[in-house]
Amino acid sequence: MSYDDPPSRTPAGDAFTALVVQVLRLNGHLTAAGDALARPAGQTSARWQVMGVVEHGPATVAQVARALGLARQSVQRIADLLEGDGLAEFIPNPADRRAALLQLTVAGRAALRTIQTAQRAWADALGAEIGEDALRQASEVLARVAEVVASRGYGER
Amino acid sequence: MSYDDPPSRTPAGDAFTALVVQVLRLNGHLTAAGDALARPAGQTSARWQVMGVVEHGPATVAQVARALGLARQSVQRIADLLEGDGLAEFIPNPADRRAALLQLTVAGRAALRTIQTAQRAWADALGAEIGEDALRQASEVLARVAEVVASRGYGER
DNA sequence: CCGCGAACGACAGTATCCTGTCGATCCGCA
DNA sequence: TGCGGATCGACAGGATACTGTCGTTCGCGG
Repeated sequence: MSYDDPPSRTPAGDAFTALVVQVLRLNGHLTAAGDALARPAGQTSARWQVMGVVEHGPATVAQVARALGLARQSVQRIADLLEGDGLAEFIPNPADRRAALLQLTVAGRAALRTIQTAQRAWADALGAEIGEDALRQASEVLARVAEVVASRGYGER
Repeated sequence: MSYDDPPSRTPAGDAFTALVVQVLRLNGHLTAAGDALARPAGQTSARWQVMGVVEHGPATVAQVARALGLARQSVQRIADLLEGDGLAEFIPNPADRRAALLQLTVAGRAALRTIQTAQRAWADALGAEIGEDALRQASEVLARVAEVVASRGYGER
């Protein structure tokens, strides 16, 4: 028996692993593309995502983090930067004295619109190239994977 | 016309955007799961990936970076850490004096085997839950998306 | 055979995300 | 009414990844 023969997986396990690899690689490309989309507005992918969440109404940092699937602290950092740049502001939250509500300013809305316009052209073009059906089916599979990974995680964590 | 009505996308553009969101969110979950998988061996997701590339033969840092779709410097950093931990070593490259070849040590192979064993059980279980066909189809779509995004990127970059 | 562009590693700087911990606040239940 | 668990923001620290620049080496074409 050779020293380095890898443990063999089932076909389904192989397929799962292959999908994981694809997701990890695609993440890099998508983040780069998102940064390029947001750059004309002087923003980044992360800031754009946070702005997108509070576009249709203020929310607390913790709520935004849950919506994006990120840690609270990551969003907090972005939110503070947005506030510093005058793109968003914190307003008192009557329902919770600790958690101020993050809200876009006029400048923030303008920046977001600039990004969204560019994103629309990009998404429409690439979406048409891949095909709506395939995209929706893949999306649905990824959602199931995310659910399973999140719920079962690894082993009995 | 309202101030904040978002630019509307085509259905395919919407589907594409939805897939992008799924990929970004899933990336976080998968990285976390990968770290959990690698932790018993005292490693991380990034180190494991680098070790996996050089498992079946030495390669230069630049080659590993290309294989993983990462920047050279990111891999270089991991490779240096692996060398520092005695899990990998650089050997002279007769074909290129600049680019040493990265190679696993015996300890590195042992660590990698530990991780692979855990990964196999994880991938088999989750793979069975999702279904091989769905996984392969989604994987194929993601590969096409990666190709299109990489080739066309954003606009005429 | 030589020179110049391409590829590589080294170094410095930046952005993003995570974990852990702490004190303040909130909320459900006794 | 009050107590204890849960949630929230603040702060500190660590891991990953990218860009840009520089000097070295490689290799192809004149």
